[in-house]
Amino acid sequence: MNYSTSEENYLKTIFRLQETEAVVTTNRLADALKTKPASVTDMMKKLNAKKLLHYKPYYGFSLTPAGTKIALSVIRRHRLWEYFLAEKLHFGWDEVHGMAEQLEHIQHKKLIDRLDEFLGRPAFDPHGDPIPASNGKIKTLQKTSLAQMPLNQYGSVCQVTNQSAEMLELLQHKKIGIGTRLAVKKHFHFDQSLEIKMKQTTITLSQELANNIFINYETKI
Amino acid sequence: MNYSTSEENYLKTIFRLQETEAVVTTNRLADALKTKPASVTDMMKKLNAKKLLHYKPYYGFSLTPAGTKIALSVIRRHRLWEYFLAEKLHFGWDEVHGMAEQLEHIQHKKLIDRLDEFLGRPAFDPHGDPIPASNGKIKTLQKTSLAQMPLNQYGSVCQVTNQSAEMLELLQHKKIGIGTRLAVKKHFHFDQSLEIKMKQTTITLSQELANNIFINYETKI
DNA sequence: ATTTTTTTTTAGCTTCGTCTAAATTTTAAA
DNA sequence: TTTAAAATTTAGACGAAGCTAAAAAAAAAT
Repeated sequence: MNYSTSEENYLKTIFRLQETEAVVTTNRLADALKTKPASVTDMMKKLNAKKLLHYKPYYGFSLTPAGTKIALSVIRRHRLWEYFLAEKLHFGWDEVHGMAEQLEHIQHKKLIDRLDEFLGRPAFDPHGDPIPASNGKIKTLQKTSLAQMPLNQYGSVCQVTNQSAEMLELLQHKKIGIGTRLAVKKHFHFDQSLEIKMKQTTITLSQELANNIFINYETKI
Repeated sequence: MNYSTSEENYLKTIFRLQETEAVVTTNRLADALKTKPASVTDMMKKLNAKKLLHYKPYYGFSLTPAGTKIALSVIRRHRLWEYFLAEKLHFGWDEVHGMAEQLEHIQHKKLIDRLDEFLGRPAFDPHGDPIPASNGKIKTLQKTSLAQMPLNQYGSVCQVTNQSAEMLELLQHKKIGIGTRLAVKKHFHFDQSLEIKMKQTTITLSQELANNIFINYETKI
């Protein structure tokens, strides 16, 4: 499957925004892409139809695994070209971004893999950002209990252990389920309770609960 | 000025066809670009409006100096990337063309000049075709008398020496003037006369006449 | 619990590059 | 030289990706 430059740019930007925002919203994305909200809505419908993201009107969107895979491959291309421009053509780290924005849309897996090899399979681009692996797999997908999440890092609930009726009741009341996106905002050392930011609200959870909620998130390691 | 990928492809292809055809025609170009004649006509109107080519409805087209300059810069980019792909990424000469078709449309003069430098300012691409110079100037534009033209090489009449009335009368009768495109098809050794192919017709000229007609053409040296 | 403000979506229009089908012009043939 | 065939252009349409302005929904404020 091949995607247009535009589609790739949307996916890439959503991925980037997802790292620090619970759910990406129309205005936020329009802003990041320097386009208008109406254009974003149009594209969201298209990408949703292609099952590259979850889109509920008025709610926001987040990438599906398929969408994430594409976003990562665009980012891989971008960062490898940046590395090439800086390392081989001696451009400054501040000059490479614009050129890489164009080069990243050349879809030719073999080309990118050969480039990777030629460059010595670098792990980081000139800005220090990690370069995703060749296989398109998310080497950077982390899974930890909510209690161990780094602060301000957004992720999605992927598993709940100890499924007692009492706990499920509590989760239902707090509106937490598989797929819910959230981030830990604060750790209170007094009782190890956590302040959790969700799309609209901020809630507090006990450590006991947090230990049983597992989160998937993409990190830069 | 920046041109779209489409515009660049049309210009590049016209340039290529001009090397071996008197005047590029709609069907021929549609064929080369794998598009339809109607699409070609549309684009010709646009490029004509931008003064990148001469276009007379139903007659065909040829590049203006401005159009030639752009075509050459696209070809420069194409061939430098081909060289890079073959020399640095170890692709076979038969694999590089498709990738270069995409890379060639990245318009960033500094990038291309740095690439050129990085590659050691190569003169020929992996197919043996010459790489146009950085300044966009036509290093490859040759000027010779018609009598000395290589066979089957098309070019345009650019000068006529010895402008006697008799000679001008003859030229007028043969419908040859400044800008006329033609190629030498045969040399008859018996009397050094030449068989000349023009757009519709084939004529014969004496050596005396051919010595006084000068031609500009783009060659691969 | 309304009302106001903000956000998001819809509707309709624009440009670019393409297409098909019909009309026109040029070239070739009878 | 009139007719038939081929090449070219015009007319009208479409899909992508964008825009503006108006409508609708959600969130915030009174």
